[in-house]
Amino acid sequence: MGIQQTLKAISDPSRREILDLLKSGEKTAGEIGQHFEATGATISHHLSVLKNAGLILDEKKGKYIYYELNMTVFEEILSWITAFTGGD
Amino acid sequence: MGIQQTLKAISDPSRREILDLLKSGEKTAGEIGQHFEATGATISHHLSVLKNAGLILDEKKGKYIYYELNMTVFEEILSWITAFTGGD
DNA sequence: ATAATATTTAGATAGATATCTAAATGTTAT
DNA sequence: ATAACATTTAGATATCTATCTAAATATTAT
Repeated sequence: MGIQQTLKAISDPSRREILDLLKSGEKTAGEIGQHFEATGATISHHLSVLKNAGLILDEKKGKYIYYELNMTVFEEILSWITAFTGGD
Repeated sequence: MGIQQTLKAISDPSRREILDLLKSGEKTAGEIGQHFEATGATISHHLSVLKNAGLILDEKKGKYIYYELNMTVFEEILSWITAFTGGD
């Protein structure tokens, strides 16, 4: 993980859209894919990048894999930025 | 500008290092370049990306061009993140 | 067991980008 | 006006990455 991986991950618009989708709660890879025109393989790749960056967590439930936001890593970005803004 | 350009800009480690350098105050392109092994052309490219993203401002003073942080754009990133974290 | 479904992995390709060298632009000093 | 200095721009190249198709893995249902 680390800030580099995190910022690379959120620098792609499709991945940010995935994160936005997950705001409303956990979703399967398939449900996420339905919101895009890209193939399942492409979505899977993006999910993998987000997961390696620690931005999302996955949980296997039978046939499905559920993805959800991992808030803790957002804190890391937050602290990188507040180092500039001073937190106000 | 826009969040896309901003996040792309800060996803490169050299550019983040430039931003870190500018925390301590405005610096010329040459002064910034001295902190890196890269050529002046490369630094100039990074400065251009940061400038187009609105993260830095430039001011020409005679022979030199001074660069400084533009705090206002950091606020935009901040608000993107707090949309997830809820601001606490 | 076999078929159907969900998701990932492998391998290929096209487009993006970080970097370089060389040349161009603009400013100051001689 | 010419030389020296500061920075950018142009063009080339190598690496990175988003995307695709096809194949593999894993689970559930028949």
